[in-house]
Amino acid sequence: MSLLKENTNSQAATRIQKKNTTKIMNAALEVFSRNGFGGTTIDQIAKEAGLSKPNILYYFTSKEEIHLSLLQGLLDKWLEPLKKLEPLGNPISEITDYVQRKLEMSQEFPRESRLFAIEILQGAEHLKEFIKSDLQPLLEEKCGLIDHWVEQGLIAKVDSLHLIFSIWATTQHYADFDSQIKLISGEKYETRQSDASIYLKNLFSRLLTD
Amino acid sequence: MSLLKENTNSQAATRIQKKNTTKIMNAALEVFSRNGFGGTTIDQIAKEAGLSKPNILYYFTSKEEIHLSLLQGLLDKWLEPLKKLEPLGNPISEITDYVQRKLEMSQEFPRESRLFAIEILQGAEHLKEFIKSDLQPLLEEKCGLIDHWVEQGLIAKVDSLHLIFSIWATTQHYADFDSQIKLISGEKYETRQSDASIYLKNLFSRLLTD
DNA sequence: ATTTTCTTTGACCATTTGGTCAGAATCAGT
DNA sequence: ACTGATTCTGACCAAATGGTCAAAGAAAAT
Repeated sequence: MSLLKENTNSQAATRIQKKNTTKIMNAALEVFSRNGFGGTTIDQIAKEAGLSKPNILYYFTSKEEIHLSLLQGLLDKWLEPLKKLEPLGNPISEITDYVQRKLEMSQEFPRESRLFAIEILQGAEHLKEFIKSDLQPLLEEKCGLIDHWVEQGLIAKVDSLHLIFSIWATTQHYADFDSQIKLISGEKYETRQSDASIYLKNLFSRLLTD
Repeated sequence: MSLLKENTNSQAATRIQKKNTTKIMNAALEVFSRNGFGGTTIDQIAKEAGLSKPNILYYFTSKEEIHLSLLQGLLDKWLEPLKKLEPLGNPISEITDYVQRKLEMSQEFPRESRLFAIEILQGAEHLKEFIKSDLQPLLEEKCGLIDHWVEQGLIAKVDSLHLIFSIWATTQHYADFDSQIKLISGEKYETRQSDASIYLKNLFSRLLTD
């Protein structure tokens, strides 16, 4: 019986369930990341997924559930790059490597990046819990690490929180403002994207080197 | 007759028209900047403005018209800071002053900032024309100026386009990701905001100083 | 005070939207 | 081939939404 779904949330039992929930999540990511929750209709998701609306609602009980399920599946992935920032190794390359990872992530997963951006723009209603319980503590830890590096004179004096904000801002920019960058860079778009990595490495190296 | 409206678009004729269109634009800014076009209903605008839905539609013929009118009114303002970047004076302080102006703008007009951000996130459909006809040429000019400074050895070697992208990204971040910053900084929120200015000035000074 | 113009609204309409449901179609195991 | 479980869909529903309109209420002009 289909009660199985309720238990093993998103862990599809049958072959066909697995295939379709994947389809739906994919479509939902595409649509939610462009239009936000309120701006998205189930029909749009259905069309994108190539399924009928009732069929979508066979796998998920409501629009809200799709949305929630989608966010939940991404939270861990989103923290990964920061988690890898560690006390060992050269502090400056630890940080520039983090920049690198973040940039790669937003270039490789622009839809995911936009989804988070749009959620936060809209007031972070659905992410409040996650931010407070997961992001906030992790951030505190890593800021402590950076502060430590500053105290030891291993990197130039910086406000660690603002450093991280600026890393988020610059790296995400390439995914979130993609359409603007495309319009502006025109032909040179591809080249531009790969220059970003060099530019940002330079930007943060100079900031941190005394 | 109310045909006057059609002619003098947004230039309200009577006292009462002026008052109400202002109310509506204000409310629309609030709502659109959070929810985007598709996520916003006329009723939400009406409620925010303290007017009835039909009354809103007495002043504007459709939701689309409100949205368009709103964007149009903001375009010029949005280019202002970049326009003031000029060949005279110390290049480094020209650029850091630009950062300053952009930051002030996004802190003073967070809703406007979010409105642009959300438009671009959603594909910039309504801004394509503006970007190509106004932003793009202005940007080309100012990038030329920065390149010139680089050639003359007045500032360190940088990719001018990426420099501007990173200025946009970092300054807008404070408005666009406001809710996240609030959640993370907690009590220290106000202090944090004023630290931003110092941090960013440092960031870009170091980048540009050889 | 009266007329004319401008403003506001309740009632209404067509379409869209989130969601349900009975039954048809398909699948998996036997 | 048969049977029970799973998957899918057309038809449907109630609420929300963009928008209209006739007529009531205020302002301004006379």
